[in-house]
Amino acid sequence: MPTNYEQLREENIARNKKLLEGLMKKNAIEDARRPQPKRTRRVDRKSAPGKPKKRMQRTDDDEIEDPHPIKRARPETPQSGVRRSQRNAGKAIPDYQAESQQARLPRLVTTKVGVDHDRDPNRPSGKRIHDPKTFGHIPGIPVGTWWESREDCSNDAIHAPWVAGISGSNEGAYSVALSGGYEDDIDMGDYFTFTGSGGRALRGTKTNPKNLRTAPQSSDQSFEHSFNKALKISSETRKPVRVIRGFKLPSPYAPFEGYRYDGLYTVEEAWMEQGLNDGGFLVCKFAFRRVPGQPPLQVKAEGEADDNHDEDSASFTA
DNA sequence: GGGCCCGCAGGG
DNA sequence: CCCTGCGGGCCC
Repeated sequence: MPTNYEQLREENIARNKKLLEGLMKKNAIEDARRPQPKRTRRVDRKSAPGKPKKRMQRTDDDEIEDPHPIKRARPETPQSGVRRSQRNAGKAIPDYQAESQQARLPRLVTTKVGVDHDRDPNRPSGKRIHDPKTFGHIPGIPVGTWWESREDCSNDAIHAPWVAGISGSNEGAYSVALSGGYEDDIDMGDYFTFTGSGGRALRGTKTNPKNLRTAPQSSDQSFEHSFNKALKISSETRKPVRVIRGFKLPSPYAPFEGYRYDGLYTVEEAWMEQGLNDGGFLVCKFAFRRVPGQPPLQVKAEGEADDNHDEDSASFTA
């Protein structure tokens, strides 16, 4: 670990944060200049007296005009404060205080891997009914849909790869997964930075061969890499990219467990910088912006935020 | 907690 | 075919 690791970390985070804030400001100005879009929801009925509002205060579970209602989980609701570890996924959740919570909240759905979802009866178990290699939303999968595993998410055609964070082609990227693999990525919800793929020694070394699926950075990334190239193309075509957030992402916008579809984003910038890795290898970076007009992002409640960023006591390494 | 190693889907 | 990939299960 280089001695300037901490410094690089600070620099990267500060620079990327600044970049995102710049984008945010710029877009806010542009949006204000643009003619107001037509309202799709009627919010201007100024609470006529005696007429109770149809819709209660919006909660995380509210769905806006979703023609395909499905069962959704509430991954942000800790069950008795127990954070389920990955290896418990698939097993039943210990149901500690059943009634009190279930009266108010939808049950945390824990469909087993491989078992059919009840979300779409048309889909045979484990099979897709939609093509993940398309741009934009997938029919029947509203923003906010949650899965226990990447496999389930893949079956719903939101993000095809089970492991890889980017899915795309020479037409651009279809989807990305935010799983917290890069420490200096910043997630501000509507804006985030994202690191490309490649440059990892998945096969280990000659003397110590391995057969890994993920590994530490061991060489420079490049925009020649097809996935990174796809994202760069997306930054030029401005086609929307589906985004899922995973439980490992150290962010208030990450789900408490599993994976969640957070809607469409555009790639605003693509650049390279020294990555926060043991060796200072270059990485491809991208800045994303959430397409306006989508259901609000779900945010972790107070007290269940990830510890990762809470303590500034340089406890990032073990 | 960490290490190991696997199936799998997708791309070349 | 082979190789890759910010998963996931199992064992320690």
